[in-house]
Order: sequence, then C-alpha cells, then structure tokens
Amino acid sequence: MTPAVAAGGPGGHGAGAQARPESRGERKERTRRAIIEAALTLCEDSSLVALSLRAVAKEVGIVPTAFYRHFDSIEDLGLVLVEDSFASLRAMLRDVRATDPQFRDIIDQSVSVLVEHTRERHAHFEFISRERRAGPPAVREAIGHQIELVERELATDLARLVPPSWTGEDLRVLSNLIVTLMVGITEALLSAAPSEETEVADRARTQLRMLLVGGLQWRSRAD
Amino acid sequence: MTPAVAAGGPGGHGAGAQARPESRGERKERTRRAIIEAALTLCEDSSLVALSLRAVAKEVGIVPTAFYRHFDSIEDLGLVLVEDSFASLRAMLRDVRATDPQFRDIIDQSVSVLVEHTRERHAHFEFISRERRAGPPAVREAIGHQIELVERELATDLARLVPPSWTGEDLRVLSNLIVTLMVGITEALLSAAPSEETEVADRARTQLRMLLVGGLQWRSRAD
DNA sequence: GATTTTGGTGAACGCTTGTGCACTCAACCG
DNA sequence: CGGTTGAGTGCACAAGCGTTCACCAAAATC
Repeated sequence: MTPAVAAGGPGGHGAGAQARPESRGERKERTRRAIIEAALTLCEDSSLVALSLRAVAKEVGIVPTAFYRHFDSIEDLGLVLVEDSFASLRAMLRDVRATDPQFRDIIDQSVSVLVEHTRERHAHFEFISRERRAGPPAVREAIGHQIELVERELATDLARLVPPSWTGEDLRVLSNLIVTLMVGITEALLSAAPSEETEVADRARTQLRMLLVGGLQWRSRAD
Repeated sequence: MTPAVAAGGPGGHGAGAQARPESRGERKERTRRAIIEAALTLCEDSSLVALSLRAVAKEVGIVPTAFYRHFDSIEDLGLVLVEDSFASLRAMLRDVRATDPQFRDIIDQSVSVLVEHTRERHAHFEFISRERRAGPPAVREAIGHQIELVERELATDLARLVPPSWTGEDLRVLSNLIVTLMVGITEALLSAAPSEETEVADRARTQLRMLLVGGLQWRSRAD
C-alpha cells in the first residue's frame, strides 16, 4: 500500500514529520490528482491517444490496476483533463475581464494576461491545443463544446461595445473571429522560445488592433 | 512475394487482365505510395504518434519488416507525409493566385477554392492540422517551417496591394494574421458536417472582409 | 471490538509492438 | 546464360499493452 504519490513537492508546509493520519478520502484524492498531473506531463510530448495506462501508473508509483479505482479508461481521464484545463482558461478570462474596462487599452492588458497565464499553466494550454485536434473523439468534442461556450460569452460581452444596430449573428461572427485569432496567438506563444515571447506578444497586440478596427468599422459601414 | 497493394481501387481503368510485367522500380514505388496512403488513412482518427508500423504493414498487405525497405521509421514516413500534404496545400495556393486578380472580390474566390480543396484533399489538410501540434517533434518542426514559408510568400504578395508606406515588418504581421485566420477557418471546415459547410464558408468570407478592412485602414491611419 | 468497505497489490492472461536474421525468387545486368 | 541485387517473407524474441482476479490491510462503520 501507501503509493509513492509525491504530488505536491518536497517541502510541503509542515517541516516536522508530524505525519497526521490523513483520511481515506484525502488520500484517494491525492493519488487522483497525482494521476491527473502525471498524465498531463506524460502526454505533453505525444498525445492522449498515445498515452498508456501503465506508463501513467508507473509515473505515479502505483500498480496498473489501481488506476481503475479512479478512472474507467484513459479517455475518461482525458475528459477530466479537459475540465481542468478549461478551469485554467476560465480563470484567465476572469482576469481579463477584471482589468479596468475604461482603461485606455483593453488589448494591451488582455495580451499581457494571456502571456502570463500561458506561461503559468503551460501544460493546460498545450493540452487543449493538442487534443483539440488529435485527442480521442469524445475529448475533441468536449473541447469544441467548451470553446463554443467561450465564444458565446464573448459575444454577449461584445454586445456592450458595438453599435446597437448589430445583430446577434454579427456578434457571433466577430466573436468567432476573435476567438480563432486568440487560439492562434496562444499556439504561437506555446511554441515560442522564452526570448521570442515579447515579440509574439507585440505582434499579437498589433493584430488584435487591426482586427478590432476592421470588425467595428465593417459593420457600421454596412448599415 | 507480390504484396496485396490494392492501392488504386477496384476497377482501375483496364478491364482486361492484361497484367503487363511492371518493372522493379515501378513496383517499389507502388507499395511505397500504398504505405503512404495507408498511413494517412490509419492515423486519421488518432495521430502519427499513435500509429504502429505493424498496423500500416497489415493495411498495405505486406509483412512488417518489409516496411524498412521504404522508410527508416514512422517518423521518417511522417516527414514524407508533410511534404505530400504541403504539395496539396501549394496546389491550392496556386489555384487561389490563378483567380483573376482584377475580379471584384478576391475573397469570395479564395474561400471557394479553400472549401473545394479541403473537401478534395481532406486527409492532407487534417494531417497538417493534427500533426502540427501533436506530431513527433521533427514533424512539428517541418510543418512549422512550411507554414512560415507560406507566410513569407503571402507577405510579398501583399506588398503589391498595400500603400507603399508599409514596412516589411508591417507586411509580415498582416501576413501572419491572415495565415492564422486561414488555419482557423480550415480547421473549422475540417470538423464541419457537410451541411454546415456553406455556413462556415460564408462566415469565413465575412471575417476575411472584416480583417482586411481593418488591416489596410489600421496602417494608413497610423502614417 | 467485530464487520464492512475500499485503495492498492501482484501474478497472470492473451495480444500487439518494434526489430533482428536467414531466407526466397523474380527482375536486372554483364 | 549466369551472377547479383533487393523487395518481400517467415520466424523468433523481448518488451509493453489493457484487463482479470484473488488477495491484503487499514480506514470507516456499526
């Protein structure tokens, strides 16, 4: 028993080897998290579809069969990873929205937040970007669904920034355009060396400005 | 011997079993193509990193070891698939450029060409889209390099369409923006049901218009 | 304190995997 | 015609795979 779930890290926050009992539920949750983290790490340079249950188990330090106490299959695990990753993404969106809305330039702020979160939750963003197209069908679907939700939310946000003449369809088209570009920017950020990072970010700011100028003008001209 | 490379399909174009000799080189090329095609088909619903040499061999109808007569490894095969796929993409770009340049709307034409080629070379475009992020490192790099080349070519094309005040940097930023959007549109097209296809295409046209209006105006305003 | 629950164990199964090696036999070439 | 070449074969191996099953011991429950 007692799996080698190192999980948290070396220090923890209690130096003394106090070793308080730790309930069964806590322990289970701990190895569960360890499995999730191991999977995220291991599939980083391949894909979920190439990830083996045994490799995950070995990384965590449990026997392969113990895996089934937590997940039915790798695909099942994948769906949890989708949720986890989109939790990160939504945390980022919250940060974006939290920036002072009457600040001179929303774009500068948003890109900065994106850069920061991409660096901090690198594995999560890479996971989404990779499995969105290469993952098992169910995972691909789940990711697609989540992105669509984000798109819809952005559309309602945009409604407050554009002329009232815009239709819902117009909003969805622009929203989709922005999300598509943001995905592209994020992917560029992910495969950029640390030194190229600010270069990519600056380019992204310019591009978003180009896009917003066009998006807003396009419609008001067509009225 | 005599592998079961069905390759072409049932009918062929010569009904009589004339069976002319076929040189050794021809035969080798034929199974080589069969391997490439089989790999493209098999990794369609997973990824190169999950593709097994044996599965490819079985699909082609040869014994696993015969694979090595043509490729060193799956990754080696992958690099060939990259070249093949980008041959398709470049054929598309040629078609795009071939559309009458003084035609009223380049965008409408370009999207139509994109839709057509995406349908026709579905497997190639899916391959690029998937392996670009999920493939073996060498494959990812090769794809990234090819996309960068396309980006540069587009930049020189754009130079003839924008005010002469634009710098090379401006051109590259806009080019990158357009390519990023086109990649996004292609991916939307790939995962769209046939019935949604024209809807995605219409949206794409609107988005490209938004983007070009913004891109061109943004710079002339900043002068 | 006795009983049930349950996360983790370890051996075993039937497959698939990549790769090595000795082989065949038809196309090729001198 | 005789010798060489090389695409494809067939077997073998060790390693890895997902999954099964009976089992254990500690936590949880009664």
